[in-house]
Amino acid sequence: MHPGQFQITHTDGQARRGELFTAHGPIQTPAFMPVGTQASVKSLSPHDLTDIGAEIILGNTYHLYLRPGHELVARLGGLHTFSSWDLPILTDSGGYQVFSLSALRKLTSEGVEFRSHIDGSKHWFTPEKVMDIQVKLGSDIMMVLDECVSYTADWNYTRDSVSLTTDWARRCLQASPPDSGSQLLFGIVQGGFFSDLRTRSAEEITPLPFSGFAVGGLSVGEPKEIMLDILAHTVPLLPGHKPRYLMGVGTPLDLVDGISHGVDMFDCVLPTRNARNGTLYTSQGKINIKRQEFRADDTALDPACSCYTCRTFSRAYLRHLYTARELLAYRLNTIHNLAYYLELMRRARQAIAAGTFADLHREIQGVFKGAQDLKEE
RNA sequence: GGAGGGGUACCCAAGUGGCCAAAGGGAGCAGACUGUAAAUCUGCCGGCGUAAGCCUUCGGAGGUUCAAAUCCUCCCCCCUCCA
Repeated sequence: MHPGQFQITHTDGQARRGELFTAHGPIQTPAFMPVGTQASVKSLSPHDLTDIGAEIILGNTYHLYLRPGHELVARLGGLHTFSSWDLPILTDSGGYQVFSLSALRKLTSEGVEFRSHIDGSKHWFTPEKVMDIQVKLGSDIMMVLDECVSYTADWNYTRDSVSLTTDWARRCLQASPPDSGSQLLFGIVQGGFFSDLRTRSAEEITPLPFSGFAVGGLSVGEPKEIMLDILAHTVPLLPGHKPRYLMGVGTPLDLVDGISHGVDMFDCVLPTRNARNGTLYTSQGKINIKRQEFRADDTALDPACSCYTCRTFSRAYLRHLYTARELLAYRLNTIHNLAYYLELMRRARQAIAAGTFADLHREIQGVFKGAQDLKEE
């Protein structure tokens, strides 16, 4: 099995269950990839991650370039050795920072000039540079440099942005051809919130020899229905035999929705960030562990969960740790939220293999959508 | 006994005639977070009321004033120094 090979073993409707091979081993799909921007999934050790069954994590090109520097990481043996993580790593290109740090950058057709969020110094990112950085980091899956456009971008702006992203995708391929090493390179379809531009972007990106294709630019503040509409429109435009990656999404329900449309890979900061902010995902829905109601609750966080946190501690203790700002709170909460996400993916894979994915989809809709509707009424 | 400083909302603390139901913090309560500038941010936080508004609060009691947390008198309590 060579890196880049993708085998789909089962399908259930549009949902697929598969396996993607990388230089650091296989990834079972559908997969959720915890985000470890700065070569660390915040508050967790690699052991914590393997313990809950993480098979791949993310790193970020922009952040690691700035600190500690890709040259240094390369000298120290690459990202895997540097961070003692032996399993696959996907590095995002910095395309998201074009969006999230829009106040600190200038975009030209040639590339992006960032003013460092750390010290204000100027840094020039081109597709070629971003490839060079990711090659030196040694990630298993590299992402092309793209422009993640905001929800407010109009058609004309988004049209030009699609052209830019396509041009950059070609340049990334040129800088790092598919057969040049064991690192995979994924293309990214953009097109904002205009179906015709999504189509155009897919038509331009998907013929290129990438190992997989991502849908970018979603969950940037748009209403959920719009996100789902664009997703439903875009995923079928991606080649069926290659992995499909929905970038930056999402909630547990988003993941299941995505899988139902044929998405294979997801990443999102939500489970880790929310864990640090007290919002925890359980089989009974989303709970805020800070709430008064858990003050004396001696039950497990989620009785249906078998993670270390749920096996060992009570809600009352977790609330206490959070309230007292104890560092352990961040780790225990993060372990749980990621365990929940990874278990959800495991169940999705099993359900697809068993042909019962629709049941799981309905169950998750009931847990999260139901709770949301109740709250809104 | 003498000299000085101080008592403000659950806590700390600003305010020294009207713009004060009273700055800031903290605590408390609730919410947000989607390819991480995030262990961050937002809202509420005397009582009643949906609101306009009304009522009760700045140690206590009196007083001055159109108006007092703020000025005056007396009293109570706390802290520091001196004897």
